[in-house]
Amino acid sequence: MATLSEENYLKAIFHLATKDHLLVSTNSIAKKMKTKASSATDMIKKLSEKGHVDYQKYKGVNLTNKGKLAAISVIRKHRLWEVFLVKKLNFSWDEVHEVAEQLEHIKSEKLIKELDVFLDFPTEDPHGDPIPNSKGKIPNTKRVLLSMARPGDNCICVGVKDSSVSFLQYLDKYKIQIGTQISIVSKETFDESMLLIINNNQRSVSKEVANNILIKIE
Amino acid sequence: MATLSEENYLKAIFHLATKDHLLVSTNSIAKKMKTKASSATDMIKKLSEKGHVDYQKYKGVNLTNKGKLAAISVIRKHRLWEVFLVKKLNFSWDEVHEVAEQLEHIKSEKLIKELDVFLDFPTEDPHGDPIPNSKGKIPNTKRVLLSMARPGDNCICVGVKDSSVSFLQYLDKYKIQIGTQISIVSKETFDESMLLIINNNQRSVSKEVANNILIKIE
DNA sequence: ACTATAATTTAGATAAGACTAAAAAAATAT
DNA sequence: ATATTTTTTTAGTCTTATCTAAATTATAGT
Repeated sequence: MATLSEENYLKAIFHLATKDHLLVSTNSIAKKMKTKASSATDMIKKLSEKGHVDYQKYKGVNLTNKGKLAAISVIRKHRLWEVFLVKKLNFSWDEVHEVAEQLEHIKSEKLIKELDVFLDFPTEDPHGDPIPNSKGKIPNTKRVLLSMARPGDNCICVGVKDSSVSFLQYLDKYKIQIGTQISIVSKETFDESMLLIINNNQRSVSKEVANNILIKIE
Repeated sequence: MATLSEENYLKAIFHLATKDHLLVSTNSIAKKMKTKASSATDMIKKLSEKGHVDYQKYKGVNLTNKGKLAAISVIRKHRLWEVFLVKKLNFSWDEVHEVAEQLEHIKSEKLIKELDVFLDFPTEDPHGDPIPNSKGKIPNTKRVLLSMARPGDNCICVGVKDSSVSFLQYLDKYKIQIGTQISIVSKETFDESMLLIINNNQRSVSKEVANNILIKIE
């Protein structure tokens, strides 16, 4: 069974690996974990010995199937706890992350099974991220970035890419949440800012904002 | 802020200190923590430096006010989580301890405050133990051991002293739970076993059992 | 191709919490 | 009161996860 630290590394590696870039570098892991590259190397060796990653010196790591399932299990717990915090304990979506980071490491099969039942089998966390099922399957929601939408499109906010407190608080300020209707009026070619209609108000958002809101186009 | 291990030691010391025996020995701490005396000594020194205990070499330790509050805070969290597990997640009273041991260390003021609200401010955990309030005050329930009751007494089970899985399962087997009516028929002087009426059935219980059931005499 | 730079790994150290073995102090027994 | 036993502490070691500094390998630039 993985230690707390191992679980965090596995999660980090999972998030860093993308469809076209499965190999994850030591430096990127170190950066994500906010440690030094040497510490990352140490942990990589440990994960490699335990069969969680494939590792070749100087080349980078790759999650094995075992490692991937372990990472997804942690992510499942994290997201279920986030739903619990928001739905049952009145947390706002910018307050949940830190606590869920702790709760995700609690070891109990029954706990997470019953929590899932109690929350009525949610499929998305408060940021719109999909919740893997107990077998490790991640429901795929066909979401795109707001920056991909074109003038005339009518969209619904379904999540965020950046879950930082400052971004979530920005969204709260302008009453943008999951389910909010967004219509695209126009897009500036100069700075890629977008003019939108949100809650019956016209509002201009920067490229940075549009790149971090996930939407579904109707 | 106390580490996980420090919190566990503080809790152990709190449970070992009784009204007339405030001084707790190194050996008793080691036994409770299932470690060696030398490890206990190491931790005692650390707790002493942090002002959680008063310590004199070879004499034993005493919780300071600060240490007592820290211990009570952990116990409060433990018991609130136990209520959550039983009331919301369908755990039985013999399944909660292990998980609550993990959950009690989650660090978040808001979490425990909101959990308390969500559970509607419970005053007792599933074993009948009092839940300290947020200021560290422990509600005193005037409970006595079943072994203290005398023939003719009508009692209600309000908790258990021993929360071991085997004892809790014994109680479940004979349908004894919190709230169960117990009438004392007689008591053997030879082995201190007691003849009771529980759920309209006569049942004899040993001294060991009677010494671990907490009751309120009507 | 060779050099400079960047990325990665190794070596050696540190802190927390545990351990064993040995020493020291306290308690108990005669 | 002294000897024996028990309790407690000390000294030194181990593991996990971290660090710094130095060495090694890979990459990029000319």
